[in-house]
This record gives sequence, structure tokens and C-alpha cells, in this order.
Amino acid sequence: MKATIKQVSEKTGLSTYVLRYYEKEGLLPHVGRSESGIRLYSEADLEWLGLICCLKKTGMSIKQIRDFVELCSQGSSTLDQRRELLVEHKENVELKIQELYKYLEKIDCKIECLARERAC
Amino acid sequence: MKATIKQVSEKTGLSTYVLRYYEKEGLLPHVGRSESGIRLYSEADLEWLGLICCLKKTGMSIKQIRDFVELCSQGSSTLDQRRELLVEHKENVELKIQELYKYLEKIDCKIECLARERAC
DNA sequence: TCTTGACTTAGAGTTAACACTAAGGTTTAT
DNA sequence: ATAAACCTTAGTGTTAACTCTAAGTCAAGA
Repeated sequence: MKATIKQVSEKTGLSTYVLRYYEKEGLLPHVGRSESGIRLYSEADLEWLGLICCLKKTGMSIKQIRDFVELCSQGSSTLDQRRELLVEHKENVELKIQELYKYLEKIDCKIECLARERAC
Repeated sequence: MKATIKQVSEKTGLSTYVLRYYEKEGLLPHVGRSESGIRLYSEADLEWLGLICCLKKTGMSIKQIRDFVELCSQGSSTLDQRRELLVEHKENVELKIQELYKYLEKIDCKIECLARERAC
């Protein structure tokens, strides 16, 4: 039922160092422990970690994620704030995608030139 | 005709520090100098810089870009190698875009949940 | 029981990519 | 001709995000 840090590491691809680091930085609060102090991740922890990874992979910094997590821990009074934060982040990601498409065109052009054995 | 480092900085949004750093790291070889040793960027330099920025913004590291630049300086015998390198990079960028779309869905879902005033 | 291996915390080390400072030379407008 | 605003190089400092080490605890198998 509950997973050890190694199992979570294998499942997510994050190193055990990173998992401890994220916890220390406040990105993964309330991870339970066994009687002897060993981390045991619940299903909820894993789902939460999924969201954290999603935000991280889309370019949110650890500091920004911590801010979001803190809003979450403040209960339902911050629901609107959290939604706005995510909407803003979503717009950033969309912009980033558009930017990437623009750069892809440039790379394609360069590849074309090289395929024709010309410098450009 | 030729631009000073400050003009290039304003045009590209890169700081003068970064421009010198990129040059030192081998990303922008052959930038000319005035008699007194001041950098003067040609049109060709600016175009080259455009490609460097494109690669950088799409996630290529400075080390990787340097490798690419070194291939360029080895002449036409490396045309195929350069093309392959860019094709591979292009594929990486395309994968990254797909990944971003996947994450966008997840963020959208979360925004939906928050809009309905539910934790999820 | 003893060893092996996985876990713990605290803290130090690493890397990439800048950002800045110091000490000094150059250019330009008044 | 001198002050202000540029520029130069060499080298140091900073930041984020890990990555690892040390010293010790704990659980399971031979």
C-alpha cells in the first residue's frame, strides 16, 4: 500500500536525493514515517508528487511551487488565488509552446540548407 | 554597419556579460575588433547569434552548442554530421512540445477542479 | 549474532549559466 | 582637455537545483 523512497524513485524517475530535497524544501509536506522513521509515501502523496513534477517540468521554479503548496495548506480560502496562479502558469506554458514552434521553423530551415550542402 | 556590444545587447536582450561569456565559451568565434580592441559585430555575427539563441532557447546546453560550432569551423566535411545533430535536436524539441501539451491537460484539469471549489 | 544493505539526518560539494567587480584604456561632447 | 560614458580583460561571486558524503539506525537473512 505505502511505498518506500526507493520504490517512489523507481516509479517517478526522480532520485532519492531529489525526493528528500523536495520534501525539505516544502514541496511534499506530511510524508508519513514508519515507527523507525522511514518515509512511507501514500497514494495521495504520489498524486501530489505527480502535480509537483508537472509544474516543475513546465518550468515552474521550486520557490514558486513552494508558494503554491503553502496556499494549498491554507485551506479553502485560497482557492481563487490558487486557480489564478495556475491559469497564469498555463498561459506561460502556452506562450512557451508557441515560442518553441517558432524556433522549430528556424531549425527546419537550417536543416534544409545543410541538406542542400550549402552554408547559410 | 558594424554594431558595438551595447547595441547588440539591446537588440537581442542578452546582457553584455552574456555576449562576452558566449564568445569566451566558443559560441561566437571571430567577432572582429576595432584598432583599439573594441568588439564590432558584423551582420553575419548577428545572424549567427540568432541561431545560437534559437538553440539555447530550445534547451541546448552551451557545451552542446560549442560542439556544433566546432563542427561548423571544420568546414564542409562535417555538413552531414551537423544536419544529423540538428535533426536530432529538432526531434527532442518536438517531443518536448508533446510533453508540454500533456502537462497542460493536467493543469487544465486542476484549474477545473479549483473553479468548482473542490480539492482534487 | 553478525553482516549486509537500505534507510535516516545534516551538511558539504558540484554544475551550469550567468552577474558582477576591479583596474585600466578609449571616445566624444562640451 | 577633461569629464562622462563607453569599452577591455581577468577573475570572483551568485543562484538554482541538485548530488553526494559521513555518521549512524534499523531490518532481514545466513
